[in-house]
Amino acid sequence: MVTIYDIANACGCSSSTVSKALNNYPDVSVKTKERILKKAKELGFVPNLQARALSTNKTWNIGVLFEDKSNSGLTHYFFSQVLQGVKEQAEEKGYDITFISKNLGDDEMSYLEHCNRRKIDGVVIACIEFDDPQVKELMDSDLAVVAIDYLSDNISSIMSDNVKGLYDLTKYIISLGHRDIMYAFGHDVYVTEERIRGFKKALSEEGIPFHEDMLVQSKYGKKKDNFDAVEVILKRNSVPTAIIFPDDYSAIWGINALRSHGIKVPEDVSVAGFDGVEIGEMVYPRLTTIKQNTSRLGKEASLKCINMLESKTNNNTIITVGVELIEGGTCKAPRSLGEDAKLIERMKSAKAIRVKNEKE
Amino acid sequence: MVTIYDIANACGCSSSTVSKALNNYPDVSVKTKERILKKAKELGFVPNLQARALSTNKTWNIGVLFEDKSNSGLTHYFFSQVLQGVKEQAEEKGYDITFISKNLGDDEMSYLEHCNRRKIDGVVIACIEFDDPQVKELMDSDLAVVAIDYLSDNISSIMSDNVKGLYDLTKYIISLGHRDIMYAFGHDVYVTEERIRGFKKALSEEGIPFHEDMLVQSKYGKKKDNFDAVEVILKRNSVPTAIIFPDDYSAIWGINALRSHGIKVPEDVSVAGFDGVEIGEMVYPRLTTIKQNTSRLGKEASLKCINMLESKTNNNTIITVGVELIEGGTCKAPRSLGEDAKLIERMKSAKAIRVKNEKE
DNA sequence: CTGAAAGCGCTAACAG
DNA sequence: CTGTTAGCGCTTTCAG
Repeated sequence: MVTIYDIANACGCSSSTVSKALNNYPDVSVKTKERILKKAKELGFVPNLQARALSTNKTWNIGVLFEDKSNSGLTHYFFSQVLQGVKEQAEEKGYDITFISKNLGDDEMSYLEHCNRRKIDGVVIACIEFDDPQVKELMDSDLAVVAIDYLSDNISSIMSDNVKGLYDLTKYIISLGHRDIMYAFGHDVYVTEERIRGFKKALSEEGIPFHEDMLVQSKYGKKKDNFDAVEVILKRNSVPTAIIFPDDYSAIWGINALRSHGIKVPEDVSVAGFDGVEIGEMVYPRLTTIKQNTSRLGKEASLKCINMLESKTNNNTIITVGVELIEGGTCKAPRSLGEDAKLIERMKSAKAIRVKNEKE
Repeated sequence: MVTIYDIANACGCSSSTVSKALNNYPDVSVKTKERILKKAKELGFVPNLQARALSTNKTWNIGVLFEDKSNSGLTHYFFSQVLQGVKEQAEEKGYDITFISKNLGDDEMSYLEHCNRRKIDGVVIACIEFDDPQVKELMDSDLAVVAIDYLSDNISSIMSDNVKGLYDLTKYIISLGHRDIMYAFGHDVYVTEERIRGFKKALSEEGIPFHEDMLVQSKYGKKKDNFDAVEVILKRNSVPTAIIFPDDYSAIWGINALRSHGIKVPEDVSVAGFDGVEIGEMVYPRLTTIKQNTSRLGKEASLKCINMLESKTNNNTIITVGVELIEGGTCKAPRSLGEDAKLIERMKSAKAIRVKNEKE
């Protein structure tokens, strides 16, 4: 491996001059600088970042914490798009990305310790387990921390406009004529609170009284949870005319669950999702949803993090990224009262078929 | 920041003894070792990996190259699953993952130089641009390189059983009664060659003569490409009874394209995908496809890479990961000759509608 | 068993 | 403008 000493020898100058030339310091004559640069190229010199980091205390590395309980973080379409945004922006600024995990080398350790060992410059967090004490520890540290969709002291946050998202969506559904709307909300996290706020706001503006049983929990993306949620919804006295799911995957699983009950979407029940990922475009009819600007969320987070650690901006900034209503084909005018009888009929026969299948 | 010197001072011993104690060297008395370990914990000592790497030349870092032209690598479901596998396995072994890119710090550079700067221990490549000279340079280097779905000298490869995948799928479709089958193949890469081999093998075994026009190109996952491919297919004299797409996304876009032509799946045309990603389960009817063991591909690659760089195994290993046929609902017996007339009728009226819409 | 000393490759005062 | 020197934090001989 060729070092700056090799270059210094070859050029007949000192290693510090080489270092200066390589790092574009002003106090090197143009001539020697050129000579050094040329020689460096000739010898195939590659700077050693470990060594540089040891003296500068900067690693050009930003950590990324994308962890959920199911450990499916990366395969979740929303996260993977955000990650892609983080990566692109970081690379453009010359930073590398390192995933933060709980083990490194032979030992287990906390997220923070992982960062400290690697001397990570800053961290972007986009995980739904924000109350994990380890995540808190990270946020309380003096690293440059940026969270996506979460607010806390001493960190910066990139927020998708969740309140507006559910507000717009609910308003839209109401505008189609619905009044019996259910919201199957997701995990108990900040984002969920925000969305419920948007939901209630829209209802109240339209003079529709809010009842607790307009809400049911349906965890993100899990097939079973969504099927269960639909079971709960169908146990009510009457079938709602519209259901909003916590994300697009859930919505599509939900549509499948409804279908298995003999319920047609959107004829019998309107359905909407949240996220605006590609899959919503691929189903027929196209899913009505709120599109989040995932790539932008990632890029903003990355940029903010880098700006913070280069101390070009203050901490504690909150950046909101807009959302957009996608009018697909899964929300239509509500079914008329007269159609209820037929619906109940279809549900019964669907049930009969299910029972029969189970017996076999 | 607390260093081994601080510990040494606090314990009244030398830094080298501390180092030895911390690294489980045998030549330290149990007593001093305990004392040192206790003190280290007490002081909140965190080893500095940069410093360690500088002397040991090992960074506990494996690089990951997941780049395609569209830069959508991470958001592609297949890749994101593979990546998740790589990550999980690496973390279990105590390694971190770093994405390899073409810039770092303020400069642009080759993939290899990126690795050298970071002193990356090994690399996992899963990108479809294998003939990029930079990728070649990386594979020719003396890093521990493992490629997924690509063969080359001096590297190890983890192969999904693509030949068998398309072979099994084609056999299955033939067993349903089809003889007029088209394969919309993907990018011009090794994987595609393999799949075409499997396709031909199945045909020949069943005594179905192969013609070049049974093949049409349809790049992975792009909406437009799949729609175009369908246009090409429909320009043939007769509509085939079955179409195999290069991946599940393509298949679903393809189904949409067919539908826009008034063609029903599977009644008029059977369709199959490849990959076995979640979305295939979410559409109705469920997509018939070949499921690749994506997570396993990632894990094997990661493990192999680590074993290589810890020189526990030889280079040049090829590991094949099996695939599985998923019998969904998009492949049925071929339509009867009598139905062709109706099909042509429907296609005509669909075309009329499309033309009308375009005019508006 | 323990410690002194050299070195990994680079940067950054400081003096010339 | 250039070079000397002293680190950055840790590992690793080698001598005691």
